[in-house]
Amino acid sequence: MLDAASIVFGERGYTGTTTDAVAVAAGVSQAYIVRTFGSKEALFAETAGRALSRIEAVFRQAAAPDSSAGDTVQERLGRAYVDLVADRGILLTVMHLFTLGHHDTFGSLARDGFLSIYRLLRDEIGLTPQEAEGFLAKGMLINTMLGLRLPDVVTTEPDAGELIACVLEDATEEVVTLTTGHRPLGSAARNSN
Amino acid sequence: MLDAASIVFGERGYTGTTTDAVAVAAGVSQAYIVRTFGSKEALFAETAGRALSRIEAVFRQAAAPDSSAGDTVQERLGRAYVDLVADRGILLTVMHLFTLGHHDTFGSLARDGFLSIYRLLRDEIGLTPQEAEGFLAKGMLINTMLGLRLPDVVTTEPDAGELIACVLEDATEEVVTLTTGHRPLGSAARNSN
DNA sequence: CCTTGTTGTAATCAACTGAACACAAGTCAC
DNA sequence: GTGACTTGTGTTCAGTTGATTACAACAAGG
Repeated sequence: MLDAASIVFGERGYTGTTTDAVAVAAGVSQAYIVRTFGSKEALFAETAGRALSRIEAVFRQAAAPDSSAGDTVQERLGRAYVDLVADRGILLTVMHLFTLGHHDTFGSLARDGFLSIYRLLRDEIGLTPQEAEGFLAKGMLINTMLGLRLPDVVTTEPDAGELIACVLEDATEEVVTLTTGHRPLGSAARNSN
Repeated sequence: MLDAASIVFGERGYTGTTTDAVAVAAGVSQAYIVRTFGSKEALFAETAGRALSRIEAVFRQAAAPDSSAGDTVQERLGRAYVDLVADRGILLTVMHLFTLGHHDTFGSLARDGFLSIYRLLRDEIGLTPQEAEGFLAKGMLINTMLGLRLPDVVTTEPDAGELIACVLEDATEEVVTLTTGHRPLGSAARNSN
């Protein structure tokens, strides 16, 4: 049920999501959703909290240099971010949470979650504030492009493809395939050799 | 009325905004809002379109090197962005638009608007794709922090202040004052000399 | 058997919300 | 002054939505 909620909240945001839509996605009744979590607010709080925890866990794991040496922390963080993209819903749910700063209930939750990630990057992973800023900025740009569904139009909008490739570099194909299901432009020619 | 709509949509997003809330903010009746613009969808389309136009106009103006020489395009663009922050609602309305990629009506409007800004930076202002990416990323980070209302807690959360200062540098004080109305931490000591 | 608790649904309700309608007041042309 | 048009409001309505309640199926324990 939380998985379904994550996907639906990620697509439509908090106010745009009905408990019925989550119920349909989860394959249960709307009444059951509401009774299980108490309210729509509580459901979103739990969904968003889980998404934040997952992001932090993935970053923490990327910080541990247990993988084959030779790559920098930044590179490991970048690959970790691509893994997060695969988990459809998490990044977009958090992005929607970040637009709720004015909300009575979720405002502080959103700020705490954001600052918690910043502290994780700075204190545990050891990035400088400038490095953390750059990483966060790139992440916000990726989240925005995901919210725009820019990968969907990569075949019809060459500029979208250029920008995505510029941001994601080697991970472009993987992300486009993950988020659209179809084969990205030009990959066939490159792979068929 | 569009000014009021921009503020309200920027705070609560498209689905979170009622036509009545816009009407109250504009000082007219709800019926008048709906009849003037035809529908809530049309109102948001016009509000978001105006916000996009304003952003593009400000960037275009920053590109023209009519101001005193010696500063780079990047610096002029940065100052232009701070000007946009002052216009409460514009950046946040556009940010909400950018989360509507899945929407039947606004999805393509959002993608077109975003790509239009990218093309403006690249073709008219002459940034390389990498420079444009960096500028957009920083912009998305600023938008996110505005949506979080991070400047509001700058006095109680030192890390928020650090991050904001890291992103905005010289413009920190100006932005915090603009978005909160109160005096940012430490500005009194620095100004009272 | 029977009580208790869990899992789940159908039906219903009250509040909210976008939209429509009728109508009033003013303005302007002629 | 009178018909037409604009500006604007009060009222009402139908659809949506979060939440509640009553109820069914089922397992477990004693």
